Amino acid sequence: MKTLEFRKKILSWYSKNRRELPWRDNPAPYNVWLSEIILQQTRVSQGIIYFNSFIEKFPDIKSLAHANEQEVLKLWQGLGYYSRARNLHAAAKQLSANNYQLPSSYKSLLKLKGVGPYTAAAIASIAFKEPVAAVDGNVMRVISRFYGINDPVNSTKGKKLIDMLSGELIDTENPGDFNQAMMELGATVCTPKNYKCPICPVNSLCIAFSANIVHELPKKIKRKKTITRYFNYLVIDLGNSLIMKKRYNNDIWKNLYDFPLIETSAYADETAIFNNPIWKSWFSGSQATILNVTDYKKHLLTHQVLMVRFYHISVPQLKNIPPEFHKTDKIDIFDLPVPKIIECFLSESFSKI
DNA sequence: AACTCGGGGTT
DNA sequence: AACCCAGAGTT
Repeated sequence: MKTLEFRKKILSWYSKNRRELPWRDNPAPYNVWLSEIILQQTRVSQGIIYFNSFIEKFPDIKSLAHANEQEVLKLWQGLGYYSRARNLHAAAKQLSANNYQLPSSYKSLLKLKGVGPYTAAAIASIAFKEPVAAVDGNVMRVISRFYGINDPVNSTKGKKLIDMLSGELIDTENPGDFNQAMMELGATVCTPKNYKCPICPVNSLCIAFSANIVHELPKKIKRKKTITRYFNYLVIDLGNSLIMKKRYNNDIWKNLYDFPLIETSAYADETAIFNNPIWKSWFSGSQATILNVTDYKKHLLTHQVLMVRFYHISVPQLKNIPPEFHKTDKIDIFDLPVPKIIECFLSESFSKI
């Protein structure tokens, strides 16, 4: 049977080619969970240092649950998709009702915030040996090529088909290693480009390889183009402090901090900003001095292009600071979780001590 | 079913 | 510039 041969070959390949990774030293449930959240839409190479710093600061679920969200976001800073950090923290609090232990079944893991079908399957199989397929982007590509699937892997039909096929393939004796083997194969051999079919352990069984259509698979539905937003930040410098603001809307960077913002839908020159009502509400009647205005810098997100510019303004004093803004001592600004581009600006403009 | 949520690496 | 990454949540 083709299935048995596939399992044997891929598990054998994995035993010889598995990468040494921090969370593989000790696949305790917490370690597996944390690593899987960090690795969502994130490369292993990028996630490793975040995993290590989280394990150091929050060695168990209880310590994570007792942290402030702001501490968790600060440790997550720079990794992106910050809802992962908020949900990780919320899930740790959820688990206080379970003696700070992760549940062991796929079905119960799904109830945790931030844990969807992939992550629940990964934890259940790796930490608890439940035979459920963990289908991530790597696995979708491997299965799509192996079976020559033409349906887009990000369509409902394609996903259902791949779920079914990977569910048939999974090794029920060692589901954790099988799932990791599939992902490892996709990450290191069956890659999007520069795939290494000649060294693939299952190339003799692969439909795409035999039909010479590896380069055509997997098929995907393209996403729509990104929009461009113009962020004109007001870095209001009171000498020993800056004005900062916690982002609270359902927008990018929720619960991270930035500066008072004049957002425009198109390029805005300095005159336009000086005449903006937001600018006037901050500075009319005060002795504002413009220290520096940066050029617009392009900051790329998945669905947005941000053009970001910083107006560094010195003001001796301000009255009537609206309550949503925080006067933050300069010695404390590096304790706040901030988006990458804000961190870059702060590092360039202010010393860390 | 489509859209939104970051940042970084590769091609 | 386009695509991808050990995807999940919302609309």
